[in-house]
Amino acid sequence: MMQKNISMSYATEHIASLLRAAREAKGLNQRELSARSGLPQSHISKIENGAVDLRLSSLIELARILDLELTLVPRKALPAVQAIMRSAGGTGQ
Amino acid sequence: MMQKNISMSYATEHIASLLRAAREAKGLNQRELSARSGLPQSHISKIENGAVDLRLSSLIELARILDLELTLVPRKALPAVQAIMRSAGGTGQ
DNA sequence: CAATTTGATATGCTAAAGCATATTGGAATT
DNA sequence: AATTCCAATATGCTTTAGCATATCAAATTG
Repeated sequence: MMQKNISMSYATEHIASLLRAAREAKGLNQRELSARSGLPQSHISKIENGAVDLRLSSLIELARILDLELTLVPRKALPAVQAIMRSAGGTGQ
Repeated sequence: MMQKNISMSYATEHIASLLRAAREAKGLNQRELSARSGLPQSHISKIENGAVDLRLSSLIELARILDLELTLVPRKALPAVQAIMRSAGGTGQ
């Protein structure tokens, strides 16, 4: 089951919590997200708790449903990008 | 081996090609990236060709080495974010 | 040409994601 | 108290990422 809790990096948990926040912001519960994504509710629970190291396809699929886009941002452009996301509202980063 | 080539989504292949571009922009070959990341060169090749559905931890690790940050951008903020990345240079999106 | 470099592939194996299903515990509602 | 809703968790099973290692083909270079 992946060792309980330890050994999951910050970045991974960060993504996980963003997914949960975005789901809740859309007023969906895990079962509804499950129905739309095809992923079992049990698995969504694990993902949101950072209890699994999910695959890219799963992440992209969840993001798509939650109106999020997965992007790779050059580190030097990161502050500007974060500023935009703060002002443009939406699901805060 | 994951069905040859088909059935890999656009978004996944997009991420894959961004990784390759970022690696080349840094002047690294796959073996060097392998040494830094701990992932086998053979696996990096598969990743860049979209031949595997990689795990989030692998993606984050590669991104970190390539000075990229994985972010979830609200779809409505996406155009502004892309504009920033274009102007801020770096590895174009 | 021979040697080196680089990326793509192949094989065998292990660990873990992911699926399906069921159950549990807590919170809210009636 | 009983029912409903939700997230978390458990079990058993299948699929696949990922590792280690080796090889191959195509460029590139001496």
